[in-house]
Amino acid sequence: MRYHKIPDETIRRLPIYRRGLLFLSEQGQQNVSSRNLAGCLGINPSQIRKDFSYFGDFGGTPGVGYNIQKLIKQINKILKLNVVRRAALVGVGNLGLAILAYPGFGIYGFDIAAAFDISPKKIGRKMKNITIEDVSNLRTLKKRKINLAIITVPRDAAQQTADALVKAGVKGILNFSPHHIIVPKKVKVITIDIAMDLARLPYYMPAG
Amino acid sequence: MRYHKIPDETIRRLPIYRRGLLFLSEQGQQNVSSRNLAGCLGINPSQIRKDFSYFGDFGGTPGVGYNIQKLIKQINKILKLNVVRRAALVGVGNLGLAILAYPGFGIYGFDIAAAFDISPKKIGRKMKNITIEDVSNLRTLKKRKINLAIITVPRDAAQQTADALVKAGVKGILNFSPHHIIVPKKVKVITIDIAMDLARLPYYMPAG
DNA sequence: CCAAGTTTGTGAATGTGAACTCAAGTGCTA
DNA sequence: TAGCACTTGAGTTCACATTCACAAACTTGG
Repeated sequence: MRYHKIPDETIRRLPIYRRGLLFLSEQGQQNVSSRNLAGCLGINPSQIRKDFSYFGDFGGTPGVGYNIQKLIKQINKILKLNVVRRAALVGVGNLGLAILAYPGFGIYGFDIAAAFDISPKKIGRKMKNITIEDVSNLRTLKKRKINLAIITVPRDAAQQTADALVKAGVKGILNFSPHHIIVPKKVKVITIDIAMDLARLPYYMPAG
Repeated sequence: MRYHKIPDETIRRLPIYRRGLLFLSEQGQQNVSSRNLAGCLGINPSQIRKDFSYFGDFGGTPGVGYNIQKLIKQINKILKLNVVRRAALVGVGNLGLAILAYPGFGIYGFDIAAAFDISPKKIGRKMKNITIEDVSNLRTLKKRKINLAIITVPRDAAQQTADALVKAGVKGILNFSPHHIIVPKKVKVITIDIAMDLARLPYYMPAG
């Protein structure tokens, strides 16, 4: 049960495995071999077996494969997705709205429980079950047991938003603004710049 | 000028460098040292120097640093971002709308020139300068010199959308649907599942 | 012109990850 | 039970990526 020695790259793949396993589970499958899962996800079978071998005591059965439900539970446990986690969204622009509406977060056990904006036009409006609040309310997050946040504010507001979130006790930040933000070591930030990945495509494309 | 030997990991970082360099350029800076850029982006200075050393003949000046404009040009050249590239968006749901409105793509020289959907309710509607077309029009992409596409359709439609895009001559796909898609080798796909990254956060967060 | 302070560029060392291979375990069939 | 086909688990090898460390290049100030 030494999860701490699991390589970061394996951790990065766990959500991918989880997604594929849920998909196979939906289709009524009980077990899956590393080869089949590999075909499903575009990952090398050896890689998958090695990754799963980090899970510890239990494992797959030679000749049969892995039990899908067991694997999902194991992955949830490692990623600490066992409990529903409440997250706050800061910045209700186009991207923020899309994220509020995106069903994908629920699949991982996330509940976007609050939304904040700075614009008086937006404050007070209701989206689904959520009323948009003024960003000055961010400090109430601690009381409300929300320690995850998604930042979808413009670039120049990103750092100060992050500062406010840290002060409010947030421990994990998913940053969609195109700017590196600096936080204390105890806080984990993952930055995604959705346009950046597109920028890599032409490099890999044949002439044109 | 052997760009081909540039490691993939370096290529992955080039858009990050580009973003930081543009930011510094906006602020009126002419030159930047690897140390300053490192502080700006959260990357190790040695890493930056090594990456830049792949660029070839020219380079930075000891005691001064790198010329920001030159670097940006070099990166654009390597990533083939010199020309404006036309891209198509398939699936005008919440996420699709957010992407249409997102200014970040323009910064990298991308022009989202067409949008497609399957829903009769949406077809014909205008967003900015773009009229939403029926997906059956995808085959016109080749004629319209569009060889990049962004997929923002539901999971179960992802593969068939990709198939249609490949048939229409698309050479690069940015896939936002949470499903691995299979394409011929000559086509490059980059998949982003915006919820997946959030799923990694709890693992790195201190107890709670 | 010299000395002190910066900064680059790169070879060497270290760290990390991916892929290959195969012995051993399992189910299936006859 | 024996034989075959399949699959896991892990040791090994290979490849790649990151960091370190330092000589060489440049600037600045006196």
